[in-house]
Amino acid sequence: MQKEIDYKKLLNSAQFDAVTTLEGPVLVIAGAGSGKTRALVYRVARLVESGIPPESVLLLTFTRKAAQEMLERAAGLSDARCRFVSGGTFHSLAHRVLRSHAELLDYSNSFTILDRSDMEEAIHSLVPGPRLPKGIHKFPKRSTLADIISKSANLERPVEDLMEEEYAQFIEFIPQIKSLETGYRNYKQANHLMDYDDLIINLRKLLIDYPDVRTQLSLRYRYIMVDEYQDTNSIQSDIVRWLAHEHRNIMVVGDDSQSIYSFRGANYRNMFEFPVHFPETRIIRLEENYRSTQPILRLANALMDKASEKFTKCLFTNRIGGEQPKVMDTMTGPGQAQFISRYIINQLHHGHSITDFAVLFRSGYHSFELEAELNRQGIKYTKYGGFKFLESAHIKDFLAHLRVMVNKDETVSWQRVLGLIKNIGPARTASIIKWMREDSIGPADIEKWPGSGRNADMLKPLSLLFTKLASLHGTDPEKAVEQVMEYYSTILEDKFDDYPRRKKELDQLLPMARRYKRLGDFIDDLVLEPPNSSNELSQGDKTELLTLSTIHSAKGLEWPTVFIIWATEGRLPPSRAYQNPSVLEEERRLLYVAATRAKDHLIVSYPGQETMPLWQFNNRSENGSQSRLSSFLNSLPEGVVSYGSIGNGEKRPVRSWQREDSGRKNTNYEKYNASCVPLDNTVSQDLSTGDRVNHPAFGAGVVSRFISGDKIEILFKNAGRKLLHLEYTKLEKII
DNA sequence: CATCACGCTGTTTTT
DNA sequence: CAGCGTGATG
Repeated sequence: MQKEIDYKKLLNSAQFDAVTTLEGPVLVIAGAGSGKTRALVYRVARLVESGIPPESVLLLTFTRKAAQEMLERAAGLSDARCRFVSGGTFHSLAHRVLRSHAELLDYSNSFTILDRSDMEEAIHSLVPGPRLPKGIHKFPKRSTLADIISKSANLERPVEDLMEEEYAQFIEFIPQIKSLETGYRNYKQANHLMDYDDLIINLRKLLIDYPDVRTQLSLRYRYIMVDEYQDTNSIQSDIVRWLAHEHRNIMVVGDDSQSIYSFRGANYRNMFEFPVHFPETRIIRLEENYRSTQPILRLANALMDKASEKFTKCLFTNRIGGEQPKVMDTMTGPGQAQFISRYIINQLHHGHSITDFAVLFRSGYHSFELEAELNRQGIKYTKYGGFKFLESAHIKDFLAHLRVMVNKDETVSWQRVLGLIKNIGPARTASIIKWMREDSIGPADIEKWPGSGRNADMLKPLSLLFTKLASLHGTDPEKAVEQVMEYYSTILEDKFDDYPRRKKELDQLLPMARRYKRLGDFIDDLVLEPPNSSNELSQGDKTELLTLSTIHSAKGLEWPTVFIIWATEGRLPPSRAYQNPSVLEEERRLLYVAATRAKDHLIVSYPGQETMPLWQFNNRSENGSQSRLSSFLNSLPEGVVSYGSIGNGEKRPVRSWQREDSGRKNTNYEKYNASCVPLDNTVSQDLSTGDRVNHPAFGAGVVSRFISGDKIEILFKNAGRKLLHLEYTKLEKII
């Protein structure tokens, strides 16, 4: 099985150094497309080949999938035993360790992991009842609260400092939020819950406070590699230091210019600090780029040239020629969608394949218009990012049932499970949970619950639930999923009108569950490695749409042609305004990452006339929006990019329609949501934002915005919500 | 007590 | 669009 590898021949000299320096601390600064993954894969192979037991090698990556793929490659390359190398994320490592040592930290070893939405729910439930004095300002909502608390934990900064800087809107609530933070912490401890942040923090605590755990781990993992080091936060970098404390065989690989996770506390300065902590560090630079043409690299270099802090490196390639990157002003949002899809169609006629293209954008909803246009043109695409599988209500519901089976003290999930039953709301849920706690009676005794206003109508489903759960105690994951499905599908059908779609998604859980022996493991993995939204399963000949943050975890890493949608947006909160230098730095790095994914063609497209969706416009002052792009473009030397624009006189941006017609609030326009598509529906063919339409019953309306790939929102005068599901095929476009 | 209809507000990214 | 609060209804 073992094969001889000629490392010298297969690697360039910098890569060779990285692969063959096995002992001591190594920092690899790997520019975009410089064969970083290749270096890691070969190094794993080399380590195993040189006789080091695979179990004592640890490869920490950004996603577990990434680790598995690398190990698989290494295994194919040389020694099949590479598969036994330990690989995963910081979170999965922390999880593994904490499952056997959590008791040291006054946690049960069978603690429950809270995903982001659980965290929000828990925090929300701790907010004191009456919503605080009805002042002018509103108390932050649960997602913001979670943001603040999580960020404070990740950055290890007191809530008040953080809020003064980044959440200035809410400074008046600092005392309440501080006590909420403490309350949340106590709640987690009391109920044996850990959120994502706790996993990391508690692992560090173990490493620092318990020398025997530290030595044990250090002895176990004698050779450690960390990928995407620029995306670690300072707690994770502490972990790296302590893990390597005994043997100092640690290689970190990253690119400070490619840090895209600062919003969750990632600190690319870890790259600079590594040599400080390990003075004997060997620094290796990978600067030869094997991906892009020279003009694209020139843009990338020029972009980073202006960055305030960086490891100086300069990407170069031996490829000659290539087109200059193009910055395309498409005037309007619809224009942008049309431009991109026409470009693709045009190229398809010239022998390109549909998989040659990728469109990168900043956030989920930027792609909506494009998705609609691609659908109309029959161009197949896969979208990564945006809504998460785990976040959708039906998945959360389902998971909650599984969770209470594993841990019957799990209040958050109980609330969810019980609340799903008819006529059981917050009050009775709380009462039942209290009753279960205090009387510690077997769940089959639900009949004895002394709830107020209880009657057969609620007792019947309750006892059904409890007998089902009791009968499933200790069964295997497959059976559990099957049975919960049987119970939950009635509720599902009742609760959602798009029942079939959600059922189909739930059905995916069954094959997943089969791979596990213990239900708890299945749940942990779902939380630690949430599957992407459903279309991940359907790959094939498709153009890819990606949010930038999914780049590391999405399948493709490079494409012949890359479009970047760099949309303008509405006004940002003060802390996020583009005048803020750190925000600009963040944007700069994002643009760099996006640009360097392109092999041959790079087109940055933006709607120059800033098309804000109507709903956004209505809430904003006139001068709400700023171009994210202009500050970068202005700073580039001559000739690095070329400019183009399309004129599109006919389609007017939403904005001017607003001005002429009503001039301000749209309160006399009611919302009307319609399912757009099917594609052969001629009426929907060429609608775009700003178009006026006519409906026989409701009169004039205007296309407000795209909701998702197949829905548009139309604003009508005098049409109430009840009309939501009305036929809209009678819509006529008014030219 | 639970539920529903309504109106208002605010939106980036994810392990 | 979701998420939130409010007030009426059963």
